[in-house]
Order: sequence, then C-alpha cells, then structure tokens
Amino acid sequence: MKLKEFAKQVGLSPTTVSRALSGYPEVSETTRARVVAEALRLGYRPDVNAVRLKTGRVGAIGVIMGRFGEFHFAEFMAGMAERLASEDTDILVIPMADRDLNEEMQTYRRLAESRRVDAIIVHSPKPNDPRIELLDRLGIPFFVHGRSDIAIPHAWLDIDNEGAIRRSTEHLLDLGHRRIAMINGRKGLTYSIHRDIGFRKAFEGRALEQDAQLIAHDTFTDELGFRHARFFLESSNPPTAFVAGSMMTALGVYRAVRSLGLAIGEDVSVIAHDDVFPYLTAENMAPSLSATRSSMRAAGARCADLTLQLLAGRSVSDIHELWPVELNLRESTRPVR
Amino acid sequence: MKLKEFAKQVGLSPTTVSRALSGYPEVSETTRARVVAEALRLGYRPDVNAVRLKTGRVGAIGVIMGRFGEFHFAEFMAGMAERLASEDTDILVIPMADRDLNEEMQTYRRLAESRRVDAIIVHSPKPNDPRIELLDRLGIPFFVHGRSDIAIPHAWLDIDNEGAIRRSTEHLLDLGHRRIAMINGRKGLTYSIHRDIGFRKAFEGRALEQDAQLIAHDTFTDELGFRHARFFLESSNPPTAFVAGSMMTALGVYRAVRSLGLAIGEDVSVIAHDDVFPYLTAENMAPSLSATRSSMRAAGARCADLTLQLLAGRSVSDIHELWPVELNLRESTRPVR
DNA sequence: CAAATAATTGAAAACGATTTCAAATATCCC
DNA sequence: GGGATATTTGAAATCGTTTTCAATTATTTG
Repeated sequence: MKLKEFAKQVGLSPTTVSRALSGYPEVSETTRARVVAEALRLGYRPDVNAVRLKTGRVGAIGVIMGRFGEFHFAEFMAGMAERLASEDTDILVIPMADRDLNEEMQTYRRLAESRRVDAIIVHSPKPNDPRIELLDRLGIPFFVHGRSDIAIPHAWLDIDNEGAIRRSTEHLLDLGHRRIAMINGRKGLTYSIHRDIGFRKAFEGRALEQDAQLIAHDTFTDELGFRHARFFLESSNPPTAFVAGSMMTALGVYRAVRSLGLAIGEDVSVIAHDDVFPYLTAENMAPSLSATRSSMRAAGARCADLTLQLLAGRSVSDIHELWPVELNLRESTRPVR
Repeated sequence: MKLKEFAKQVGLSPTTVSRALSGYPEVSETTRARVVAEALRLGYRPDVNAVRLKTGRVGAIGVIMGRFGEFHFAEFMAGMAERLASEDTDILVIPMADRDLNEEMQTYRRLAESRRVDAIIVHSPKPNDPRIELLDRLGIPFFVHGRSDIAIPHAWLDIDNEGAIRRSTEHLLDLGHRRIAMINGRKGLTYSIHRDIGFRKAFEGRALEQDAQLIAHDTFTDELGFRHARFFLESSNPPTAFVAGSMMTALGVYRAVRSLGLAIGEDVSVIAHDDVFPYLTAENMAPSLSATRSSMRAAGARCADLTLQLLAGRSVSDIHELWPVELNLRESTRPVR
C-alpha cells in the first residue's frame, strides 16, 4: 500500500499523514493517533527507499568485516544489533579482503559515492591508519573501535589495553615469574602496540629486564596460540608464564603446555585477556583461567550508540571513551617454582 | 555529483549516460567506453537510493543472526561476502532475539513492508518452520540454509547430516565401540533430527541396541561440550566414544576426558563434525581429531550464489542442493580397549 | 464581533535515478 | 542517390516519499 492510497483511506492528504507518522509537532494529537492506528490496522509502512531518497538518510551503519578475528567480530556485531534493534537502523556488513590496501580504499570510495551507509565503524586501527584519513577526506561519518594516533580527530571507544596487560604482567612478576612470554595481536595494530607498552612498563616499573624475544605477534586463534607457545616452551630457556592476547590464544597455550606433559598453574602460569564469549568462559576452564576482562558485546552496543549520537550531530572531538578492564585472578596463575 | 551534472560534463543526455552505465545494448560501444571512463575519472556513481526507488531492487540480502551459533554464522557470512563482493549486493544483518516467536514474526513483517532487502536467508530451520510459512505468505523471496519438511516449496542448500553422522557412528562401531554418546545440536532443528536419525540407523544397520540416554541436545559450544561429556563420563555406565556435533563441542569433550585423567584415543574415542574454521583445525588438535567435514564458508558462498539465481528468476523448486561430507580418520578414534 | 494570531491541513515541488516513446542520425540495398 | 531500415540519442514521465509555502480553520483578544 502506498502513501497516496493510504491517505485516501484515512481521508487526509499525504502531507498530513506523512507528518503524523514522522511525529511532526504541527499535526493535532487526535489526528496523529487516528493515523497511527489506521497505519497499524492497514499495515501501511513508508517505502524505505523513497524515504531514503528524499531525506538523504540511509538508515544503515556499515561495519567492516576483515578476514581476521571473526570471533570477536560476531560478538561485536551482536552488541550493535542489540542497540540498533529499537532504532530503524540496519547493519550493513562490508567485507574487506584486508590484504590489498588499494582495493580496500577503492571499496571505501565506492561506499562513499553510492551513499549506502550513514556511517562506518572501523575496527583494529593502526597508529597512522590510512583508512581514517580516507574516510575523513571522503566526508563519511565514521567511528573508530580502538584508537589511532593520527592527527585527524575521530570519535572512538577503546579499552585500556596498556593498563590491562600491565596489570596482568605485574601480577605474574609479583608471583616471582621472570621469564614471561606474551602472545600478542597482529603487529602494527594500535592495541597490540599498547599491549607491548604495558608489558614493557610492568618490567620497567620494577627495574627488571624483559627479553624481547619472548613476544610473538599474530592473529588470535587457538591454532596460533598453540604454535607460538610450543615454540617458546621448546626453546633453550623457556618461559615460566604466558600472557595470552585472547581466550582462543589461551586455549592454544593450554594445549601446548599439556602436550609437553606440563601442568597449567603448577609448571606454567597463564593469564589472558577475555573479551567475554558466551561459549567460552575463563571460570570454567580447567584449571580456571586468570584474566583481564572487558565485554566485546557491550563495546559493540556502545559503539552503535555513540555512532548514532555522532549522526545526531554530537561533536566528534566529544566522543572518546576509554574503558577500564576488570582483573580476575584464578587458578592458572601461581607462584613460580 | 548527480547524473544531470555528470551527463552535461560528458556532453550527453542523462538517458544515454544511464543506459551506458547499466550496460544496455542500444548504446554504441564507443560512447559506452567513453562514459564509463569519464565516470571513473570524475568519480560518478548513481545514488543507490534513487536507483532503488526507481527499480524496486534493493541490492541487499538479509541474513538473520540469532543468539546462537555466532561462530558458524561468522564463517557463513564470510562466505557470502566472498561471493557478493563482485556483485553490487550488500549483506544486511538482521538481529533476531530468537526467543519470542511473535516478535520474530513482527520483524519479518516489518522487513517485508519496508522493502529493505531483496531476499532473506534463513538458517537452522525446523521441520515445520513458521518463519518459512510467513515469508512465503509475505511474498519475500527467501532461501533456506538447511531444510524443512514443510509443505511450502523452498530453495535450499543442506549438507548430508544423516549420512555424516551415520558414517561416523559406523566407524566407531567398526572399532568395537558399543556405548557411544552423541552431543548433538539444539533439539527440534532439522539438522539435529537428521543427525539423530543417522546415529540410530548406524546401530540398526548392525542390529545393535542404542541407548537413547546417551544423546544430548544443546548449542555447539566448548562449554556445553565439556559439561555434557563430563555428565556422561561420570555416569555409572560411561561411554567409550563420543560423536561431537561441532569442533567447539569436540574441544569441550577433549577437556572433559582429560580432566578425568583419561586419554583421547586410548581411553575414549572422539569423532566430530568439522565446519572448517580457519582458526581451529582438526588435524592440528592433539591428538588429531577424526571428523566429517564440510566447509561452512563454502556453503555461505554458494547460498549467496543461489539466492542471486533465485532473484534472477530461477524456479524455487529447481534450487535444491545436498552436499556430501568428507570423512577423515585420524588419531582420536581407535579400537575400544 | 471583527481583526489578529495560532493551529491545522493541503497542493505541488523536490529527491536522483530509470525507462517509455519519439526523434534524429547512420547504414543498407537496389 | 534515395527510400527503407537499423542504430543511437533525448525529452519527459515516473518511482513513493518529504517538505516548502500557501490556504484554511480554530482560537484569542481588544
């Protein structure tokens, strides 16, 4: 049913009907109520595409899906979905090969030119991320999940990665561990860098030497956690403790430790960062896993919320949120032997 | 830049330009080439919303994201993305609480009335899925990943769940196992039912008795795999082998077996179904995991492909694909002690 | 009670493309 | 070379809304 026909049925002009439904103040309360009721009864809904053409608003937020971190991505999106369910805003998934920067830029450009989304959410930025510069130049509103050191002002939400890893590491140092390995995220990403810094600062704060050989950078998967942990453990001077970048990494580390006949907690301590997956909880691992914790899903919801605020006109330089992380100590970290 | 202005710059009418860009045959090759080149140079792209309004085509496929199986969902979507990257088709994620059927139906109705998507992909259907009936009644083209026994004809792609589990189970029976537990998917879903059937048929084919107590139904997570496996293993008459519904479940089973001081392969055999996650491979588990295998990502790509064909006018009753699964035997399944 | 003001309603012009139908130009064939 | 046919081009209508501006009706006020 089209507006014209519906208006006729209600006995009003299209103008008034449109105004009544979009909540304009100049239509009387009684007519509005009537129109809304009739719309519900007759099942009239404005055609999204016509509305979009006319208003210029698309009603969609784009989120870039890379080849990596699909786990975290799904959780983040679930959070976004939670927040946007009540809004009339869609989530558009934009696949990105994440390999060819040139092609990636092309995708953004296309996106901008064809006006498919009102805003874009960018993940896992780099300190000087060319995507941010491009999006800024293209004039698409964008929101950064994470941070970038780039000179361009941008709205962002990030967790305190430096503090998280620093506290984790200090905890291990307090337990007497000195050879501590870290399996961090991919090299070059801001959060990996922040975590490296936190790691180093923990040592520096206690005037201890840190072996740079004991840091690995890679995607957060069970598989790679396993491989890196094995590699470290089989070296001539193996670590007595691990800082794992994610829950998946921790799973891999657990496997690696056990595959060498060692016991988690007793022989090797493990601490991780937990993004809170509904299907993989640190408490329930055996032995339970000490971890810093910050919900990825909550971050998704909040990012969606802030992006809406951004679109509503709130100033970019106003929108910065740094989330602290919880630290929960459990059985996987014990004094060094 | 708008069509009108761009056309002026090229020195042609909007009509011709539009035709040239959309590949109509009645425009000469030389002009088309010129127009395309200029469009690229000047960065002209038709406004999506205008095109959508005019043509009625939205250029988006909706995919329902439930509360469960986010893992599989991410892989599936990555596959879709792969296929749709070259097409001018977006992926719209539609969050669905998956709890209140009524609300769910409301969401579909809204979706239909507001023309946000050209088609919808439905996952994990039930034998008599009300969503299918509703989508059919609403007249939205839809594609089912999985199958339903419903009388309404629908396009679908499914894997041979029955055959997969049957073969897995037969393999365990061949090894002499008699008490075999299965940790299956959520109750009521078509694929869970098919798997139950495959499981039972394996026993029946060898005229053996199967203990219905040894089947659990739940979401595919590490956590729940662990819990169900523990429960079975701690019973008075524990199983000697497990059929795990997913890789996550298998991880949980591994943990459970080990937490009781037993060895995978030696004391307890495990076989699983592997949807192929890039970050969690059966070969690399320790010990390596026997598994049936079918790529979720490939399924996503193919579903996207078939949905496009559906939209292009291919008959619904023509589009049915049943994928066989591979079976790879590894170290986790051994003769019963 | 009339004039002035405020509150509602409507007619018609956008939004930016596609596409029908008609006109102009190029090509063919005897 | 001229009429017929095939190939290219363009003018204008259209998609279904929102919104500007003007017109109408209701309310206030001196």
